[in-house]
Amino acid sequence: MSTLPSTARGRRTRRALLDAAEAEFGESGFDRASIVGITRRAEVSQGTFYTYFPSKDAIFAELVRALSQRLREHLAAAISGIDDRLSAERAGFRAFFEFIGEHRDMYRIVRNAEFVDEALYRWYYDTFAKGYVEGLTAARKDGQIDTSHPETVAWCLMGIADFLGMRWVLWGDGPVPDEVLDAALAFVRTGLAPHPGAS
Amino acid sequence: MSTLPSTARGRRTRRALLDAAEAEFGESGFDRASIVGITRRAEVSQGTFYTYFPSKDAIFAELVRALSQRLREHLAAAISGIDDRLSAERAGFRAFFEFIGEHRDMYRIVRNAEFVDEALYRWYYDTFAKGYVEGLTAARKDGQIDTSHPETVAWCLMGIADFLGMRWVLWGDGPVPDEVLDAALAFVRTGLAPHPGAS
Amino acid sequence: MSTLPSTARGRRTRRALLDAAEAEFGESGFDRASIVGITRRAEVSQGTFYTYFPSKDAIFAELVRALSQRLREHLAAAISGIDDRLSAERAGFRAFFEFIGEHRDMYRIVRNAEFVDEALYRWYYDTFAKGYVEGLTAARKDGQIDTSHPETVAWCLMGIADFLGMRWVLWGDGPVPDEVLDAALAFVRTGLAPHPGAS
Amino acid sequence: MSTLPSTARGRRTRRALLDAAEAEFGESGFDRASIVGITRRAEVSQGTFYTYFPSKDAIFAELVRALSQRLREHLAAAISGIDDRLSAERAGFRAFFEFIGEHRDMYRIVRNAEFVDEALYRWYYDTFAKGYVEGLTAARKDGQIDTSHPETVAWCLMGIADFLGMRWVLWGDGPVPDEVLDAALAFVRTGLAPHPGAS
DNA sequence: CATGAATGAGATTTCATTCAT
DNA sequence: AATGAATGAAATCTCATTCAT
Repeated sequence: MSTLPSTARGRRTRRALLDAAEAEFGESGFDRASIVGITRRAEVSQGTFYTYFPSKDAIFAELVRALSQRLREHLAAAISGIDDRLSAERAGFRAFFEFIGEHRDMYRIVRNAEFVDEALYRWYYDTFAKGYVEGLTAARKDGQIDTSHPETVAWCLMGIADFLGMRWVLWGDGPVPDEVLDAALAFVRTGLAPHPGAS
Repeated sequence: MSTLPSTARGRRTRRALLDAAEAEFGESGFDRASIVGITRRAEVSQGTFYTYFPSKDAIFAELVRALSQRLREHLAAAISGIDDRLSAERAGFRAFFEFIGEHRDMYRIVRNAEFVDEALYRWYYDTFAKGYVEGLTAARKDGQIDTSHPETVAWCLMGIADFLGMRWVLWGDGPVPDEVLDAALAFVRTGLAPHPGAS
Repeated sequence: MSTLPSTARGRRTRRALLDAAEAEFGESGFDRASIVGITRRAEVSQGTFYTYFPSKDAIFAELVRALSQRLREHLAAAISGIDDRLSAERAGFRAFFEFIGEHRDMYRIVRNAEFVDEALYRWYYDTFAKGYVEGLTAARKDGQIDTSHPETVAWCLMGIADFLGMRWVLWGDGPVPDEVLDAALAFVRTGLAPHPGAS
Repeated sequence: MSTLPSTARGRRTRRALLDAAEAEFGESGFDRASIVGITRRAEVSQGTFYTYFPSKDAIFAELVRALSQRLREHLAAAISGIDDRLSAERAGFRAFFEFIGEHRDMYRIVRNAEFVDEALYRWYYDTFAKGYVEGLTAARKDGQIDTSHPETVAWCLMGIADFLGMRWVLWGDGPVPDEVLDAALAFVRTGLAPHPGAS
């Protein structure tokens, strides 16, 4: 990804630009965001941008990849050591809501990628799904969960997290209410069908 | 929205613009779509656009509202007369995939609304959710389904449909494979937990 | 100027357009005024405009000529029968302020003509000056006034009227205060030099 | 106004734009003047304009303020050291005609301000009038001139200068003829009334 | 006589990117 | 490394005018 800076000053500038870009893209979306806006936030001159990134697309792509990786690390850390799949789901959901609460811009940034760089957009979800499928497949082998098609379930779960996050994290103002998290996990565990002893 | 045409010719032109806009927005997203692009598709001159719509935003908003209504009508028709909630879900999912298969642009248009007119964007999902919640609440009264918080479940189901639609309708090239639909409905019915007799 | 209407309805429409144009040009200036604006005010459709006037320039020119003529008639009436030149000046100034108080748009319309149709603009002032010079020359012959170059004096007097009108009629909100009119006429009568018995 | 350039090259470009704008506005009036026209005259690209001025309005306003100041300085220099008020008037008129002869565009620019920025337009004349009134009031205290309302007289004199300038400088092709200047000053000195010994 | 639709030229403005210093 | 100046393409929108009905 473009020239990597060799001095400490350079590294600082580069980081400042990335942070500024996260804010700018998140606030305005890719197309309405401007390089001037980013450099103004980063408090450097317009020309400096091109010392570190070859184009607007490039910094955007780097941002999406970085966010994706940080999210996946955050989730991995949150569920590491949990053996029970349903507990892992609960922990994962919580961690996801936490992460996007701190990176509210993420929604807009990722969603914008659809028109900026479709391959990147798919990569983001595919990568995420792949990890998810692995976890589910392992749990199925253990007999912990039951599904004929783990990939489908992975996308279902991603959709759930995405929409709940949008509705209660992005549009709400605090953390996701407990009753929502509980109802969601009950749904994930036992679906809609009435069960004796379902929460 | 804006002046409605009084002659048949005018109505034809206005419709042509709306159709062109659906395609243009779907392909390029709101910001990259251009009025020139829309009028070129509609085979009218640039200025004609402004005879019918006061701005790019306005035609976009009208489009979202119209698509929202058509989708809801389509779904209502698909599940009307079905008493069993789970059968209704199946029919609803199918109809949803069908609709977006025919209006692939819709996805992208709605997702993009976030940056164009956030109120509209929320309205779209809120309106949809409201109808969903009603259906679920009724089913819960009948004892057909079990959940402590129908609103949460409505958003979960919307997320599922949305993500499956993205993955298999938008990115795929045919209808949603049966195994996906079956796995999804199994998940909706009984969740992840292993059940004797789950499909 | 363009087609003169033969029916009563036509004459009404034409007049409505002229009145609308006076208001529109006065409010917005020639370039910012629009045909749509004029036709909207006149409550006719856009196309109708061109039944009566061949162009925006044409209606503007007609307006300037009409206003010019009405102003000159108004002034002629005001001073007719007055033999004393200084009394005539007083009456003329009063009548001028009165007229522009009722046609406040006149300033902007005439001043705009400079860039729309310079010949028209000059014609307006030249025509006015010509009449003025005649009056002054006659008075000089009678020994009523004293000047070596009546044309210069005519332009001086026009400048005075114009600037006082702008300052006290256009920017003020009532009629020109008496003290202003008095001071102006004293100035016209005896200039700046101190005279025994000057008001 | 807006960003001031920090390099010599930038200062040159900014000045070129201002000069070009003076010519363009003077020739075509504010509304017909175009940014393209200005940049073409200044021999820079269209986009460069916006490096220095945020809008057409802004450069216009700056121009009017600068011209106003230059004119006032020019006049102040011309009458400085002259004690006799009537001699000062003569010198002032001369200097005024001289100035506008060199900045013929100025007239048209200021007159046009009425439609662009009325506050600016009034500010221009009010500022000018204020200085004039001070001079006249001082002369009245000295018994040099006689008027009951110096403000009125100031506006009369401004009107005279303006109209003579329009007629003989703007529409003429050389300097104001002596006979005109003489007749005007005679009028300013003794008005219309016949006086023994009036020139 | 009147209308509504259509046109296309032109205006302002924004912005990613390049370049000389 | 950093900067400010310059570029030019493209986008939205306005509007006088023409035309078919």
